[in-house]
Amino acid sequence: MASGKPNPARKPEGTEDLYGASMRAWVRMREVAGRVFGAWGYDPVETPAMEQLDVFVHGLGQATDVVRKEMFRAITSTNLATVIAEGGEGTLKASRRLALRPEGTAGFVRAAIEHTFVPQGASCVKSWYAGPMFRGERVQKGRLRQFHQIGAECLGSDDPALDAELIIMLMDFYRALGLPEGALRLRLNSMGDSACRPAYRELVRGFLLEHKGELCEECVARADTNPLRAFDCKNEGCQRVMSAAPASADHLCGDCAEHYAKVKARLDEAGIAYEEDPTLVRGLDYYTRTVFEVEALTGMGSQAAIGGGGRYDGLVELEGGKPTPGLGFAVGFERILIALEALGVELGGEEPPCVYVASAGHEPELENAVFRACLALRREGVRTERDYQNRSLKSQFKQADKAHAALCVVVGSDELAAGEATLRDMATHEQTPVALDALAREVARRFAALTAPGERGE
RNA sequence: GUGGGUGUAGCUCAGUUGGCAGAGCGACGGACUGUGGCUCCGUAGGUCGAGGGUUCGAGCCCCUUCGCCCACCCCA
Repeated sequence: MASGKPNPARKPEGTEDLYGASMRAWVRMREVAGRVFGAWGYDPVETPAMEQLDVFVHGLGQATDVVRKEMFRAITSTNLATVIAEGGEGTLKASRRLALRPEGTAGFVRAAIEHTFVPQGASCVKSWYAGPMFRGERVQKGRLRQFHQIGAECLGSDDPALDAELIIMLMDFYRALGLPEGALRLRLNSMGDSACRPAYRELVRGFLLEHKGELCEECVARADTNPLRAFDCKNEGCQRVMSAAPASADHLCGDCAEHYAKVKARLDEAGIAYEEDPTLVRGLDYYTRTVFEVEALTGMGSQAAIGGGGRYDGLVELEGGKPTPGLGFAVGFERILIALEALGVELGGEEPPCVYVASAGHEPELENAVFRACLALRREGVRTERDYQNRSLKSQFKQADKAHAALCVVVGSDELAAGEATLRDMATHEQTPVALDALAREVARRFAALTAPGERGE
C-alpha cells in the first residue's frame, strides 16, 4: 500500500446504504405489506439472515445456480486453528457451516419445522417477512449482492384456493404500492408434482437429446443436470427449439391438472389477468404445481422480474419435517423501486413535515424559550426543528422552508414579555399569538389538522 | 466466470493539438433595523479515484491498481 492517507472505508460491492428517500421507501413498503397481507390473514415473522448451509443445500437443491455458485459461505468466529483441527471447512460440523440466506423460504420452512408452526390437525399458517438476502453475483441494474425481499408463505394445505388467493394478494400489494396491473405481466404455469414431474422431466430430457445439434452447449448439459431449465435459456435458437418441446401443462397427472384448473378458475373469478407460459420454470428445485412470476413492463433493464413464487409441497419434508404442503412468493424491493420510478411514483417521498421554532435573537432568555418550546412540542409527539447555528431570523425561515415546516413558532423579546409566542402558518402566512403555556397543545392540534388529511403526494 | 463502459466541486457534467481547473444546480451570506418560497448580488467548496512513468509542463499520453455502471448467465 502506498503511504499517505488511509483509503476511506467503502461498502462491499453490490451492497447499498439505505438512507433518506430509499430508507423511507423501504419502511413504506413494509407498511404497505403489513396492511395488505394482514387483510389476508398473514402475520409478520423474522428469521435469521444466516442458516446452516444444509438448510439451503437441501431446500433449494444442489443443482441450482444459487447453491452452486451464488452463496455467501460463512463459518462461526472461532479461531482458524480450530477450523483446521476439525479438518478444514469442508468437514466442519454442520453447526459451523453457515451461509447467508440467498432467499427467504428455506429459512422460514426450517423455523416452521423447528417451532411446529403447523401442529397436527391445525389449519394452515400464513406468514410474511421482509429483510435482506445475499447472493454472490456480479452486480448490474436490479441485481445486488445484498438486496431486500418481502415474501409471504403459507403452510399446511394444498387447497388451490390458497394458490389463487396468494397471487391475488400479490397483485393487490403491487397496486397498493402504485403499480397498476397494466404495468405488469403475470405469467403462470404448473410444474406438476412427484407423481407426474419425474416422467415429464424424462420426456424433456429425451427431447433435448433429440435436438442436441440445435441447442447451445449449456442446454445440452442441462439435459442431464436440470432439463427443465432449458426452457429458461435466453438463446434464440434454444427458445425456438423449446417452443416445440412438450409443455408441462399437457403432461400433468389428474390431480395436478385439476389443481391447476381450479387455480385458474379462481383467478378468473377475481378478474386477475395472467398469461399461461409453459416455459416458466422457476429456478429453485423446491417448486411443485403452481408457479408464477411477475414482470414489470418498463424501465427494468435486463432484470424485469419483480416477484415470483409458487407451491412447494415437498419442501417441508425435504428439510426434515412431516410432509406438509406449502406455497409462497417473494418480491424484490429494489426492483419494485425501479419499476415505480419508471412510472414516476416516488415511494419514499419527501421528508415528513415539521414545526420549526425560530428565535428573533440570541439572548439567553430567547435561547431558553426556544429550548422549552421544542421540548414541549417534541414530547407532544410533534416533529420539531430549530436552529443550532445562531442563524439570523431570516435564515431560520429559509431553514424552516427546507425542513418542510408547516408551522413556524417565533419567539422574540416582545412576545416573551407578554408570555406568548407568534405562530405562523407557512402556507397562508397567517400569524397569531399563542400563550406559551398552551403552546405545545395548540401547535400540536393545528399541526395534526394541517398534515393529517392527504397532505402527502398520493 | 466472460465482455463493454466510466471515474473532474455536495449533485449532473464540460474541459480544444498536453499550457493558470470550469458551468449549471445545490449550499452559505446579503439586497435599510424581527419573517421563508420568486428574483438579483456575492462567497465558499476540487489530493482531477489511487500509484508510478514520459515531458520544461499531464485532468488530457503510457503502465499498474481500485471503485462504480451495464450486459452475458441466473434470479427478486
